[in-house]
Amino acid sequence: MNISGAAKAAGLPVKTVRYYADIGLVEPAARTAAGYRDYDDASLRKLSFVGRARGFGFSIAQCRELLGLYQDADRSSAEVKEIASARLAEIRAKQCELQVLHDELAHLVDACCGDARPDCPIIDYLS
Amino acid sequence: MNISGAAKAAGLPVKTVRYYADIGLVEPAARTAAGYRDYDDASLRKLSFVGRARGFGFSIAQCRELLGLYQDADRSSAEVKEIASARLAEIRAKQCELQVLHDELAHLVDACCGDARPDCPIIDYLS
DNA sequence: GCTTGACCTTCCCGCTACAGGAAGGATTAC
DNA sequence: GTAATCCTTCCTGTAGCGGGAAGGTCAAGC
Repeated sequence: MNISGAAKAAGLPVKTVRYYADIGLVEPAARTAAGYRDYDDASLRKLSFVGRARGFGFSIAQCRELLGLYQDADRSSAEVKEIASARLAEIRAKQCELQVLHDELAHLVDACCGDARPDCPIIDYLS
Repeated sequence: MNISGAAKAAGLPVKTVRYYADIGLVEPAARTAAGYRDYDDASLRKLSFVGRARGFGFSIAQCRELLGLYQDADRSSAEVKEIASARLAEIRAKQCELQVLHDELAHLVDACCGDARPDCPIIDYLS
């Protein structure tokens, strides 16, 4: 299967699939005589796997580790759980950060009457 | 005041202050004979203003607009409120996105026993 | 007056995870 | 045969800086 077929099957842009091949994350099974990337079932599964992992916000480095574990029959679920927990911690940290920003900014926006006059608590707060 | 003094006063890294000058966001009031950037009270206030706005996650472009309004005595608070509301909407969208990711991933992590065996619902879900 | 160390300057590369596009070859449909 | 649609590599750009090199400047101490 050529790159556009693989991209479609994995639900990823062609550019992304090519990028993953370039950085050695998911390489095509082979190259055709003309130099076209050729994806087989295994590489397709890896592409989809990475696509879903990226959907969770795992970094490329984390995807690389997860992919390694995915292909390792001798893996321990503890290793997987550790990576996922790390990502979960990132998400929670970001959520806390956003919550603080949200509350402060919502308060300011609420206090701003938003009319034609220049007086503005948002500007005041930033000053 | 030279760049390191200005950076310290605004609570920003020197590199950041230089970057803001380069992109014309906050330019120094003058240059010394030796070519050193020279910051006065007004430029210092702008630096601090941008620093706080960046703290809210406003993009450089949004900071540029806010800074324009900050210096515009004829501004309407409605203009400020619109930019702030846009940022608030971005924050809320990100929060929703993270909430979904959090719930799904937390569920998976919770279901993974994290022992020495290879069986793992996280890997299963990504496959 | 000279040195030393801490500034400052510009310039260029690197980061993440790709997207856009150019130039040129391959394949496919008609 | 040709036109359209693929494919390839390579280069540039994104946001917001950080790191570091090469070289000029300034203040303090001897």
